[in-house]
Amino acid sequence: MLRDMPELPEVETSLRGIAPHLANRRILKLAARERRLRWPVPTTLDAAVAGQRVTALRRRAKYLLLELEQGSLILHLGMSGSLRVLPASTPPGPHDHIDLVLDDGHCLRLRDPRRFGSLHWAQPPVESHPLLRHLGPEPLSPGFNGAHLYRLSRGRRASVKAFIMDSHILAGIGNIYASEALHRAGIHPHRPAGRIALPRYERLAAAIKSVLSAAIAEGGTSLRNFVQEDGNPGYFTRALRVYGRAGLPCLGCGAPVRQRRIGQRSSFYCPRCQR
DNA sequence: CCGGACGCCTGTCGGC
DNA sequence: TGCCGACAGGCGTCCG
Repeated sequence: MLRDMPELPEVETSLRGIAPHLANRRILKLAARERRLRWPVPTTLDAAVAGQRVTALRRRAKYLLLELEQGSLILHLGMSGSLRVLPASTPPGPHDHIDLVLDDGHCLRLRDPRRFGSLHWAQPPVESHPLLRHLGPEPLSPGFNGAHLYRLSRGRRASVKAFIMDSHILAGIGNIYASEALHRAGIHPHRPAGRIALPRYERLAAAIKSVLSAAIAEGGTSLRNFVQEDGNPGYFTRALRVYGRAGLPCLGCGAPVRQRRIGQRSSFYCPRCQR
């Protein structure tokens, strides 16, 4: 199950995996076998991208940005999306919904069984697109720190876990890494965000950065899977300390890890280490 | 503005 | 063994 969830590190790994194969390539055409993703992929998108050269690839939150000469493709992998670079003649398998056919005989192929992913066309500047405009800072950017979380959390009664998963506050923190970062920082996920002092937010910001960085570093070992036909592109075993470990001993103190729902999401935490 | 609930979708898993 | 309901999740949207 976990392998099906692209969080920020998986998106970053996907970016690094496909980037060498797409940089400076020209998109001959878009071939869609299924347009019903999170939002319908508009047919007008096909003509918008055809013939354009890929000038850059970037990530913003969990969005992959393929910058072309006249605009950008915004791609979200949703909960089950994955990308591979294959010979364009490779027969598509189940759930292989979209191909970007390149000018070197290959294609970028999107597989997404649950179809929670999405694909959008954006006129420049891509940062002004409605999906990106209101996003908070990148967690791995130098501009993100504990003071940012502290300042925005004053007066907020929502749980700190919901707070750090709010993309307006901080971009790209999903359910898994929210639990992991809070455990490393020793903060109880249910604690109201407005009732946490600055030093603890500094610990939390550092934990967010370190857990994401470690996961990205681990993802580097799987980069070659992006060009393997039967590979499992970009996904890798995570070193998780609490997520999915309900009832198992906390790796810090041995107390049983607890699972509760916050909002509609499963949360995992150690009731002894996290206050 | 804020916080919480909802719904999209399908593979997997537990229970009977 | 087979079936079927519950569950998982990102995130835009809606509602109070």
